[in-house]
Amino acid sequence: MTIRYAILGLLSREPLSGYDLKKLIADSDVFYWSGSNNQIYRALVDLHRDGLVTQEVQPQEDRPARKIYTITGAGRDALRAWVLTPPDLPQLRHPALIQLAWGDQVESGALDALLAAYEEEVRVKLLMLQEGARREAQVPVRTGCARWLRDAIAGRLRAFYEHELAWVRELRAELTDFCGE
Amino acid sequence: MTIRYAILGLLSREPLSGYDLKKLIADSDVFYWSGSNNQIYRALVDLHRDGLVTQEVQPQEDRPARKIYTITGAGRDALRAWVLTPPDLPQLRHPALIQLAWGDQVESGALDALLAAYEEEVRVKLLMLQEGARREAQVPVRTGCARWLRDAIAGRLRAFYEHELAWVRELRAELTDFCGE
DNA sequence: CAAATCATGTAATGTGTTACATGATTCG
DNA sequence: CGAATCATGTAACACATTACATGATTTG
Repeated sequence: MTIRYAILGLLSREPLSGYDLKKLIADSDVFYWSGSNNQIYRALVDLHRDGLVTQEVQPQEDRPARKIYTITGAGRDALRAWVLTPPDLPQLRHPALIQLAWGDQVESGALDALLAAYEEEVRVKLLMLQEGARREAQVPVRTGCARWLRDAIAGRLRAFYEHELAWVRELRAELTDFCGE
Repeated sequence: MTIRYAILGLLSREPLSGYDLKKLIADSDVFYWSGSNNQIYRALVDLHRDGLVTQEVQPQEDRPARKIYTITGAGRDALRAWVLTPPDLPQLRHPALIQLAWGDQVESGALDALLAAYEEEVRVKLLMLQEGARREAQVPVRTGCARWLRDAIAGRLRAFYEHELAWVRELRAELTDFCGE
């Protein structure tokens, strides 16, 4: 259900097409959904049906028509009400931790290789995140408050991956001491 | 699909019933699934069909019969193979970050109240986690390696919530400077 | 010339949660 | 005496992902 509010939020900044929303959500890390057509276009139908957005068809030459969605007053009210809803705790889905739980069943060399690959994966992800944040930071924003919030959100995400990287590195450093042959 | 391997892993320690597995998974934070009957019992049917576990019905007086599942050799092989699979990156589903993204649309007093409630929620969660880890630490474990892995996993989870708590607190401290009225 | 971009949407499938159903026993 | 525990399972629904479908244009 939350993806509807994420879309509503994005539309509160500016009117967008389904295609635009799809890209924004698919490329984002905070908006953790896949951003599949199915999800986006169906959510927009729902939002439109509930009167939270209006739809304007914008024909184009040489390209399929765009459907531009604009948030309504009721939409803004719904968004504000949702923002003030007590937030759920973050959910950390961490498959590597589960694999590691049975790590004593494989030889420690293979385990270290696994962790090395994982460390590299996290490192690359962190770089991409920083790159993305740098691009984001260029986008101008209305108020100082909005800018501060944006940076705080990006910062939290970046910190998470930094901590993850530090954790794997320490893990690898200690691995042979505890599971070495 | 991963829940099958989580179950397989739990069965690699000792034979368990579906009910046991359900409790273990539902109470765990690392095994992030809800541990609903549907999921567990269906997964066990699949594992049994694929020959990765065997089933033994254990009748009881006064209580429904238990079905005890035991991992097979093929099951152990499958588990080991999966453990060495390149792990996916962790997925952080953080609704509070999304709500915060539109935080400039509400008054800063309400936003601080929101964050205060969230901070408290995180604090309680962290306490419960530490409590759970203390109980877990009592459970004896075969090898030093297994113990170390268990602590590393619990430590990562605890660190995540500690960082979250620190982050919210700093956020609240800075809130009035940037979004104050 | 193949692949990506633009732009919409549907279908099939997979995954996950809540609620329902049963029924004895034990605990507060 | 109501609620929780033990123990299995099914049904309905919600949520998500991948793949399919169309078709012109642009880029490598």
